[in-house]
Amino acid sequence: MANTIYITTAIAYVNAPPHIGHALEFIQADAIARYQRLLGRKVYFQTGTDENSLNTVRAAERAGVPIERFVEENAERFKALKELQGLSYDGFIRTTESRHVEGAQKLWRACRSGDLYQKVYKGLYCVGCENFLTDKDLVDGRCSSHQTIPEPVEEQNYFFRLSAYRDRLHDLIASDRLRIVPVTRKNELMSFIASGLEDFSVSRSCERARRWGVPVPGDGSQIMYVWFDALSNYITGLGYAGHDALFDFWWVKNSNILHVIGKDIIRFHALYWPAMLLSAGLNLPREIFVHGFVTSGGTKMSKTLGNVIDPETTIRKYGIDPVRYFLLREIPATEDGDFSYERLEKRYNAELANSLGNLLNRSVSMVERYQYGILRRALPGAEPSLQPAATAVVRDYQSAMDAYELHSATAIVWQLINSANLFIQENKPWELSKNPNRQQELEHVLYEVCEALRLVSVLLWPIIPGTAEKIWRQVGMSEPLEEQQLAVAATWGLLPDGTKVQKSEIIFPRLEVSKS
RNA sequence: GCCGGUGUAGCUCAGGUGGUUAGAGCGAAGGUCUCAUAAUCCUUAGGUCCGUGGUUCGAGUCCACGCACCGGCACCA
Repeated sequence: MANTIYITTAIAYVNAPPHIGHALEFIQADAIARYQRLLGRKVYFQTGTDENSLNTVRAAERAGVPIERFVEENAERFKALKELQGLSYDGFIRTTESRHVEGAQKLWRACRSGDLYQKVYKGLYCVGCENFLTDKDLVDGRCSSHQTIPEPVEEQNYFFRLSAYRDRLHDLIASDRLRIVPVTRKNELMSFIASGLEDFSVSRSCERARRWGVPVPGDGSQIMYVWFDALSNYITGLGYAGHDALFDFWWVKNSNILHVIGKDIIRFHALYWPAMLLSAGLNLPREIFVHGFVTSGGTKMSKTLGNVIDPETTIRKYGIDPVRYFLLREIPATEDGDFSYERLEKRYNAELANSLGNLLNRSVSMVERYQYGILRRALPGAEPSLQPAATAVVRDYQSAMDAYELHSATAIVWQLINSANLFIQENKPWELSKNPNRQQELEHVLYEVCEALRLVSVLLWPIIPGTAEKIWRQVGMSEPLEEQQLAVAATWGLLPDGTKVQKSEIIFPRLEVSKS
């Protein structure tokens, strides 16, 4: 398998503040990126903001703020998530940056002659919506949101000849050369392609776009359709405009490109985008990972229902790692999942505080109490051992992670944590400590447990990096955790003989469960 | 309407190619230990495996029909 991987999230719309759904995508992509680094691969992880949409212009107007300042402030809010959510992205692209605008225009010009053509678009235009309406927007011939009768309007736009790429897109996806995860999404795409592909419009009149967006090269009357512009972020962020070394390395010469997206924008990524790249003669992505949505209290989040989960306040209340853990563990990676504080608190207490936190605390405490904090490694192969459990867990963890089954991979780590708790219970170090003749047995038992914790911290680094680091330090490791490679770090018995554990604060204090 | 998926213990879900008493985790109840964050560990749940009919010596596991819920069916981030 290739030793490099370029991972992207969808760029976020800046007309509203970040919600927990953004957090899910960022955190999933981040976990994947960190896992790839753990495997020893070179990773470039990019995210960014989509600022050129008409909806953003309207949101700015509603807020009574100049559009430039509006997008600036919102982009900053998304950038700030890097610290707040513990993200490890390498690049951030804003679609209002000149490197993006120039890149999008370059891509437009690079498209095969004839693939972009002008056509008159006729539609029903709603003045209130400032947009063309489709059948489902209409109720008895009136706009469903304004109750007005839309007027027929004609506008000359550019279209992209998607229809010409039908066979190639079909083969690409059917053969998994462009792999769609999960396979149910692939199947949906296949049946969609089978029903026929129509050309799609890729520009708007300047009036309709409010002159906000990327100008169409060579035609002052048109602004690019936001999707044409937005999709190009994956290459403009690498410096496509100037054919930078970054672009050459991560796009042109890299065969391992992964887009992490939500299920609502599959078509753009799996059909429009590859077709645009084919037209421009550029390399294609390798995989598209499609995640589900976060619901709240069992239903879709909405302001009117008042069930919107704000990631910032949630993270401030519980900490980033409990939130990361919950999103990755509770929500099946490719399906919808429900967010509730009650379930978060349950998992926190049961799995983070009781199982993991207490395991670390009891283990390190015993090493301090019984052996002055010093770990003693017995002869290799000494029994009993946690090694068989650890080996199985590493194997299962890897196969789950490789399949992007983040929730399973996370659950699998807890198998080792539970094994370690049971191991302590069965071997009773507190009894061994009372018998000087059993000193070696005691040393061995505590070594096994701490070694399991070392391994747990490595496996948890992609999931809850801050916590992983704390465990790593407490069992006495001093080298940088983020530089570990799984193939080596998974070897049993790497905690050196004579290691001094570093007992520190409780990593997950129990929560007083709020009754609801 | 068409296409696809799902429906298993209170909750969340596992259950290759059909085979003795249907599993896990959580929650709940009881118990144990004492290193530890009243944590750990052990025992306990008797659930029409959505329904009906069928194939079979035998079906949660295959087939048909039905019911319920979910997703897809283009310019919508």
